[in-house]
Amino acid sequence: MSNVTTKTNKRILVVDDDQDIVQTIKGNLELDGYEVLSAFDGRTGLQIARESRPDLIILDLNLPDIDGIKACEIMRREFDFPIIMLTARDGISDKVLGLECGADDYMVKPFNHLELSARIKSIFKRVERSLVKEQYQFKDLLINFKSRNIAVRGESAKLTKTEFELLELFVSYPDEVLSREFIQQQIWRDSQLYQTSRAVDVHIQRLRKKIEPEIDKPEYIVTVAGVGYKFQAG
Amino acid sequence: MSNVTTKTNKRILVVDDDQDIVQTIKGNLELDGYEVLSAFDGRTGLQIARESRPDLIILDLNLPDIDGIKACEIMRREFDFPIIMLTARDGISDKVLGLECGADDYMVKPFNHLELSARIKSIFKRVERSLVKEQYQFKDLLINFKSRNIAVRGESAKLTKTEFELLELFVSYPDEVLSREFIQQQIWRDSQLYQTSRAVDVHIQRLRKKIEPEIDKPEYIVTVAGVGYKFQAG
DNA sequence: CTTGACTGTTACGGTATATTTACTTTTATA
DNA sequence: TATAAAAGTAAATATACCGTAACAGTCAAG
Repeated sequence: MSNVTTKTNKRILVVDDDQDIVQTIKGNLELDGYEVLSAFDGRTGLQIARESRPDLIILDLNLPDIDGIKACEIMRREFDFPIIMLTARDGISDKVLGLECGADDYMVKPFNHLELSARIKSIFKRVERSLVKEQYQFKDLLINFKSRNIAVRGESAKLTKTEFELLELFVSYPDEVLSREFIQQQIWRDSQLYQTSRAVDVHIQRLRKKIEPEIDKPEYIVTVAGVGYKFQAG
Repeated sequence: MSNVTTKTNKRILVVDDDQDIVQTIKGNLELDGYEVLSAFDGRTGLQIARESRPDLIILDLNLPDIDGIKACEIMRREFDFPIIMLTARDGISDKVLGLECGADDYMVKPFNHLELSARIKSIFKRVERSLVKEQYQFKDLLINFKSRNIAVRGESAKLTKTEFELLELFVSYPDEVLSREFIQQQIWRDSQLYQTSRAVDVHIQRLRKKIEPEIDKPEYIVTVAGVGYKFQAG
């Protein structure tokens, strides 16, 4: 919730033809402590990207001059920074487009700033992790973020997509209690899950079966009754 | 506490079509030392929110132009500040509405200004805590709000949901006597507790068992006979 | 078409937690 | 000191919450 004035030195470029949207995003990101550049069309966006090499780009799918997908592909080829696509909620499947052009993540407009903020944070976390080392260890749990493999006490195990994303999410917030609602938002996006869905619980359960030595006495993912789950890193 | 961006005067935006109510709230809040902005319809409210980025918004559910819920959703999406909804007590379940649009809290009209004041204070406290530090220490009591862990003289203890919320509430009002009625309102909201319920006492009791070294000589949560309980921070 | 891996839903039962009850002890006040 | 009201407390009861198995749907590969 609300204004984090922590100073990070990360630079984010926002490219969207709607000036209001750019203004809003810019304002919020600055409150989050980022330095924000902006452009209202693809050409300018590319130019700024070349010049000032931001740490992340937020890119609208519909731009006046260059197609957003094209722009995304160009940037992907030319540079090496994460891209978040902005798509309008209509006809075309967002997911497909997002994946097609190689974006790291996407948001459907209109979106909640908290969610954008969380996704940016998560991307930076991922980047940071892959820079420092691709393998992380917590107690007897070894996680390789590149190969998406894990090993528990030397025994390697195979996680499904959802299980790995779940683990990744927890690792991003060590020792912090995450509510089911938050988890759902992060992993299932604007959830097409049912209101009463226990999907989170069930997947946690499946993940536990693979990483917990004693399932009825979880070491890593502990449940905090009435609140959510917590990954115990220490 | 000397942050560059720390404003001594928090800004609150009040949006309600009833000018009298706005005037009353405004007057009271100003007495509390807040800077107050106001709008009489949703459109203007949004505009002011965009322009002057208040620290909190108090928003009526029934607005002439935009539906209050819509307005709340828009603000939630676009901005990042806490929202308190104002609802009239009729048909529809307040709680549902409040949760639906993502408000942080809600008040049922007509309300007591003291209560509004308390809720505002509590929200700011929460925000502040999540910004400044996630860990608080009082004497030998260490509280971590993110992990919801506490430690008493190094010994970590596990609190249930209600126990933790209770402690959180007390910490928000250090050295201040809180009546049972107030506590009940804050934690049980529109309490479905019995009239004669001793739930507060019982939970205090259990919390004490976990944090007080000597239970019959409480150091932290002391009872003020005939009035309520007090958290001794010093 | 079948198979198997993966996902999300549902239902049920156990358990942790919440709330009430009933009783005892303390406190305020005369 | 007597007395009523308020608070402490253990135990009983109620409830919410979570773990879990089983099922059905989807999808890709054979």
